[in-house]
Amino acid sequence: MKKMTMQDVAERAGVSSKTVSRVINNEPRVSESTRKKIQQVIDELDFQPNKSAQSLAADRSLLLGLLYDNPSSAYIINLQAGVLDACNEFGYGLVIHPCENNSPDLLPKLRNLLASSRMDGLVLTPPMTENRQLLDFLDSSSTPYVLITPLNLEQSCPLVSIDDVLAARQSIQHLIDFGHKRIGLILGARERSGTEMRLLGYQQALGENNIAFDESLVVQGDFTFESGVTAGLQLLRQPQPPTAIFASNDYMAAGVMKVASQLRISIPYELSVCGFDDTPVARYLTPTLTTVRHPVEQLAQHAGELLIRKLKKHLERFESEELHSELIVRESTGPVAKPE
Amino acid sequence: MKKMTMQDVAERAGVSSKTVSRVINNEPRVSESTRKKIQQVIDELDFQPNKSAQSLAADRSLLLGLLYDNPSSAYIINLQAGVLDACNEFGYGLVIHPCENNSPDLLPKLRNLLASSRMDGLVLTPPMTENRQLLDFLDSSSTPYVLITPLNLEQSCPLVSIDDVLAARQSIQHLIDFGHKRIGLILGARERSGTEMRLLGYQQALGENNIAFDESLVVQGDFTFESGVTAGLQLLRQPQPPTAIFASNDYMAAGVMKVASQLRISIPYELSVCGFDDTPVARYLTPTLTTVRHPVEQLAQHAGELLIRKLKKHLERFESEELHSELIVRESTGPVAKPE
DNA sequence: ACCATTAATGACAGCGCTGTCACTCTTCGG
DNA sequence: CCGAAGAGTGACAGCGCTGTCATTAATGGT
Repeated sequence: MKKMTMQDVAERAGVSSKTVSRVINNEPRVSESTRKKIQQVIDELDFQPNKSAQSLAADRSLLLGLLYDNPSSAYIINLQAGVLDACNEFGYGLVIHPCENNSPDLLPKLRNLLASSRMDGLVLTPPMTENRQLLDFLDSSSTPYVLITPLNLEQSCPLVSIDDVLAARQSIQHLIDFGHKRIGLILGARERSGTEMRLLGYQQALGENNIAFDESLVVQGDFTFESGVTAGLQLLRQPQPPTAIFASNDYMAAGVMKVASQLRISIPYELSVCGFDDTPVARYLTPTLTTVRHPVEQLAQHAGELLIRKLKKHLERFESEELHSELIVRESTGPVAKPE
Repeated sequence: MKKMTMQDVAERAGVSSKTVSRVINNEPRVSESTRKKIQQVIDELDFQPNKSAQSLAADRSLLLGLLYDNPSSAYIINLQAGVLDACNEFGYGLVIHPCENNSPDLLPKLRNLLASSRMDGLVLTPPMTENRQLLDFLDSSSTPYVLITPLNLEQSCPLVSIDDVLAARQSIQHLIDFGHKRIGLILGARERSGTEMRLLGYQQALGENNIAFDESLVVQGDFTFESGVTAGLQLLRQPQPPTAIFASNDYMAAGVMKVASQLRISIPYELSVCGFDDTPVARYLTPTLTTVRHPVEQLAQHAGELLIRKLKKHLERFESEELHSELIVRESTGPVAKPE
């Protein structure tokens, strides 16, 4: 476990340390033969370059930062796993940074973090992706970043995204296929792009099936379980309650299920419920929850790779990617009990 | 945002860069007056030392590693938050490392990680804390570490822990207080120290209340929802089923609730269910789940601090700490319906 | 055959900090 | 009043790498 330097490798390979450095960094201008020989010595000795020295000399930290402010721990874990994959692949480290998007000292803290950790680039997730102030700050300090977001806007930076509109539309279609016509929609927090996109998907699905849009079936939530309870009550106590409810995330769907249980409304026989995100809860609820699964880990991995490519300048213009979600049908959705 | 060096600070303070370094590192041998002056300049310029340079020069990475292999994302998030707190306080960075305790290449991978990231110390969580091979490897490579664990054994290294025996005993007592006498116990995975400790707590509580231990009420699980379903079935289909069930974690408790729902056993009227860990699911289930909350974040923070103190040699012998859990009573537990 | 160009490599300085050691200036016991 | 001990500080080298530039060898056009 004694330490080893490039010098050691160089001597054993009969070259200069600079050439070893070239091989390590995949630089051009090294003949195939020397490259091979050096690589062999590296493997033999199991040599790992000293990151601190690399960082210091090259003035780059080899560190990515991951910023998030999200209550769903499962989501974050997937996120981290994805970005970590990308990092490991390219020899980068990952600095995780939970933050509070609305906190007034988000910027100062971030500034501090950047100054001390000197991250080469950042991966941002909602709702930070919509924080203009933050983005402006990053731009002005010319810190590269990529966004992971459902936002479908024209962006001036690389991003990876999923098509939230489509995902919502498919879920609603699934409910319609079961014969539902009065479908409740519980929106997520205002000001979050995902929210309006789900509304859009909802409207599209209705339109495609010639079902009239009824404003009273759309209620506001804020992504919390409690808001799901409130919204569920509001929907189910209407004179003509919906026979199905689509909630913009699983926690709110769980809230609806709670309300249904209290009102002795049986799921899925009297009410179908559909969630969004496929958090672990979805499998633990009774009945199990039909929901939409996002390829979060993949998304995050792509984001990491995109960012690293950007850092290495291997990136033409603003590349972006879009992955697709999948409807996971479980027990909480079914045909309408009595046709109207 | 231009870069700044200790030299800059030194010049402005009229001292040498070495003295600035002394202040930054809280070294002794600096007069109060110069220390104050330098600190003032540091604050003024908002100077942050270059971590890479520090690492390189002092031959320490200023990085802690966090190793975990746990299915509960909420647990991990708390863990990370706690260790991050400690890290931020002392200017350390955190490298997270999800791993698979049973994977054959855990050690090679870790070896690699250590070689490349050069972490100064590690925080280990179950089940890694019980992986002899891994601990031996760390010892042999003299990598400092601390354990976060329910293990109550004599250890030869610093650890922070919670009293699992006590936590289990209190939960069972809570059930007994409601008049329950036949209490089912679903164990966690074998070979996990927490498992036997919960069994111990169970037995203690029974003993204290002069309730005979009935082996048929104890079944094996493995911490998954599915194992909770299986175990629940096993318990509830007995000729004389328990009136209360204590599951060694929330997921298995959720499994029991699922089974109860299928068997049309109403909770808590016909069956009380108690979980362990207070994961978010506990609040989303219907009825909400009585469970035990652990101070995971605090635990992790203490662990981080302990480790950093150890690294700074500010640690006498093997310090350890024990924090306590809290029973969160919700809807899933209640009095026995009909006294026997 | 000759110079211009490009490919392949190495010498060397220096990134920003810390460890070592040397130096000065007090302080204090005898 | 002297020497020893200790407190406070700075000079300087060097951590292990990479950027720059010089150097040499190979290639090709005329």
